[in-house]
Amino acid sequence: MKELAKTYNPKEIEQPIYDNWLEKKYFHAEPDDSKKPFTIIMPPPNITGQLHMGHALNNTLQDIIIRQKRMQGYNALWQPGCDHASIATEVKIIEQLRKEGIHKEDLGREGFLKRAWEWKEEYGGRIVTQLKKMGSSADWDRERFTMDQGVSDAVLEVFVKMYEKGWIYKGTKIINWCPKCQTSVSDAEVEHKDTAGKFWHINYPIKGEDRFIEIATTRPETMLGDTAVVVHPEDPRYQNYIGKTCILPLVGRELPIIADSYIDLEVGTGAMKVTPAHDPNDFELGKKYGLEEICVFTDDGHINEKGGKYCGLTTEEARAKIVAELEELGLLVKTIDHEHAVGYHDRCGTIIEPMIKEQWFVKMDELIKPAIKAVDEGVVKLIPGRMSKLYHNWTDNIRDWCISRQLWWGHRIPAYYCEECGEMVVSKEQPEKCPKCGCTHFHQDEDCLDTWFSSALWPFSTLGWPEKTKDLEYFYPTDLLITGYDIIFFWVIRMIFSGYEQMGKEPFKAVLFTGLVRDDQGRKMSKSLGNGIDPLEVIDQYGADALRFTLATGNSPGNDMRFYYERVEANRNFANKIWNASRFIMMNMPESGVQKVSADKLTDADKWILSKANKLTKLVTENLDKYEIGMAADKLYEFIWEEFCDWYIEMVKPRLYGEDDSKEAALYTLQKILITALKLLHPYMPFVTEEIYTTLQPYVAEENPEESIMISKWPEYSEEFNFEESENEIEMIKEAVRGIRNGRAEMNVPLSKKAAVHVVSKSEAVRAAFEKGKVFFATLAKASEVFVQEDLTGIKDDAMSVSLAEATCYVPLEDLIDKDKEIERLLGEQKRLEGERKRDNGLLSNPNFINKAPEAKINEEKEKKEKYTKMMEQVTAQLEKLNA
RNA sequence: GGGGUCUUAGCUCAGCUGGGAGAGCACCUGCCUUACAAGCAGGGGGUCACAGGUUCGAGCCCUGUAGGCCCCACCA
Repeated sequence: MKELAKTYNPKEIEQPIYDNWLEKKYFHAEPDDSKKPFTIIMPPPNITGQLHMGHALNNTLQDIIIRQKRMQGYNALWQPGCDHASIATEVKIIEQLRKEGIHKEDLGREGFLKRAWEWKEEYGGRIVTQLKKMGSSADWDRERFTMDQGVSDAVLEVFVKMYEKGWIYKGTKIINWCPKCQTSVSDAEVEHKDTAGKFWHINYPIKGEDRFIEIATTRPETMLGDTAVVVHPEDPRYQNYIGKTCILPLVGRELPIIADSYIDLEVGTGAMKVTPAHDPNDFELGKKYGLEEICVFTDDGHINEKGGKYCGLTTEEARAKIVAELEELGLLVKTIDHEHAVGYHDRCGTIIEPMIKEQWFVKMDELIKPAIKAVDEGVVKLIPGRMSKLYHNWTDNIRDWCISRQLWWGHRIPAYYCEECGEMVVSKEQPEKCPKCGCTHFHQDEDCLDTWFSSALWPFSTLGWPEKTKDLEYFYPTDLLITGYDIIFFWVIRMIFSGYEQMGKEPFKAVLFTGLVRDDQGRKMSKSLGNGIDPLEVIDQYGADALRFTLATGNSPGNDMRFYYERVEANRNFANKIWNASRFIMMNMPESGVQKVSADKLTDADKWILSKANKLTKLVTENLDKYEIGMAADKLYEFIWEEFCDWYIEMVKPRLYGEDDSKEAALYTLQKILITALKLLHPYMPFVTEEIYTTLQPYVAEENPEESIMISKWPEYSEEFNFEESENEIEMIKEAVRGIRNGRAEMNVPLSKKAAVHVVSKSEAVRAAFEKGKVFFATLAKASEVFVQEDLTGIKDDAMSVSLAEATCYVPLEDLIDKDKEIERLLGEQKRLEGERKRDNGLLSNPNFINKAPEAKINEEKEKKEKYTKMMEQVTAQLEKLNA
């Protein structure tokens, strides 16, 4: 028969186990009306990506839930795939080309896309291989890509549909422009950061008069595009300026001085220059007053021909030159240090330039409504709940979504322009002929779509939409999404409104947000800092199970966590603990295995641990059903290590050595608890639990016929294994053991020194309990002999004593006892008990407490008081004897 | 400017609907007890940031203060 290796070595077991799961197709799900579906859509990693701790974290959590649901009997689908990551990938390929001395334009669109697909083929699979090392049980047979045929169809379908509805439109507006990437980006992609800058106060001369109007600007170079100056209509300082004209210095253009209440009297000088082409606010003002929009920048961050003599300079050079020249002219009043928010492109860190461009937009006002309602009404539940506030913060201030990008790698916008008359036709395929002039020649729109446009459709596009597939009908809406809170705006919201718009239903019922995994100093892991920890290295060193358990515990949803190797090591030790406990159990297992024994054969210790496991099953299941992954893990850890290994296995040892009537019951209980624990733990530590399960399987096949733990049945709570009385009895004996160990340690009694223990109790039931547990009690308490008795017969006065509520344990340690020390110990105990009684007396004599607290609470306190009183009597009596 | 969040043992964090403060690591003491030294037994250590309030009862609810982190935002 197969045996477990002497030491736990994750490296040797993980790969073959995973290969076997794959081969058996355990991850694969097909619609099956006899089972309930449970679906998780995997956030598609970018094809440019390497596995990092963020992926490791959210994939671990997804795998935990999907494995548990699968074991619970759900038809569990975890739908994987990758994202083409339009801009991120394009940037990488351009970089690669640059090293070869090739420019993107040299290749042309087609050549470039060929390179991009080659890149995808080469690197796109890498992250999937890495996810598999984590143990991820996603249905890889269903792996999708955002640019494969099916998903692309979905994108075209949505675009055309929404265009026809009027919710996608082409318009000329001020948008965010990245001069480095040379594309427009959406509001969500702009990162605002407070940046140290300057406030330049400049005098604009009033036409035909010998006075100036002083404006303040943070961006003097934009003055080349100024077309007005604006002041507040009620500003007393500027009453006699309104309606006049001023001259734009350096340029000479005449600018009207207008009045608008948009102006804040407090800011700057109260007079503002208006540059409609290069500032979103100014743009609005420009529209309101019909001002000319003069764009003075080129797409790559230089001054264009409209900028006169500054043409060709970079914006920075232009700024310096303009400031210098103004100063020379005596028009620069002053320069003040000024911190203000500047927008940066989140991809490349370049300062975003607001520019007026014709772009494609999604109209948001109507689209967002059902998405707001869904979260308000809890149809889509966000975990933790505070994420709803973040969500609303965005939805309440939503603006139209700029979806066109001046990129090549992505879904090309399905708009076609007639070569003859310029008529635009939006359709999934190139039209046959122009509806206006009949011409048959078209060129397609050059832009492609924001990468998030396709991601937004992911929950249904991966299931076959727009086809009416069985998959879609069966698995949609999905059940759960697990993702980082950092993409709530980019992705989560957009999936929700897309789900309602296209499917008429929410895309998922719950979203569990993860936090960031930081380094041990709390810093974000980043390439530039070089502080990133490679999950694969951690796996190599400690195993995937240890890494998974580490990521699943020690934090709560939506909160960041720090990564410590110490924690991984501790969890590797936990796996090792289970490994060795299993080895111990198997060492004692007869070749023929064990059969279920009837309840009357079970000892109280057996019943105690069975009852504990039964309760654990209930609690863990409840936690996982609520996606409380960390809480369930803590309970498992505590149960397996302390209750099972440290207590139960130690209790049971005497019964395994030699022939004992209850040996079979012990073996049955051991394997039963082990199997239960392994199953409950399997979602967290799939590999080690599988290795142990399959090794153990021949012994236990009758009750557990499944050949793999991952397709075995999730344990369920059962009244059959609820043994309240035994639990209480064993807990009492544990308390006695703890008390004796404690006392011995304080007396510095070596373990090798055994002593008799007398258990004295007036209660027949208590005496019976100790009598039954005599053997293991003796072992655990290091007792040479155990006497259970009703009175103090045969016990010397100077024995060490341990008081329980219903019994006292006396340990005559002969010459080893230090009488003074024991007195001191008992005095301490007396003090503690006195404190307890005082507290209970206080509570119980308070009429408000008696009148207002719930009855259960009052009874609880009464019972405690009674217990402490009894203990106090014992301690006092013993002290009297010692002092005599 | 608006909003969120955090402040609990030396460190990192749990603490679910208010009912006697927990874990892991670290530290101290004693053990190579035949599953495990990646271990066993025992121990020390916290006015739960501060100040009020609600309550019979507050780490948890409310208000304010201080400090940290984060998000959003078109004040030139």
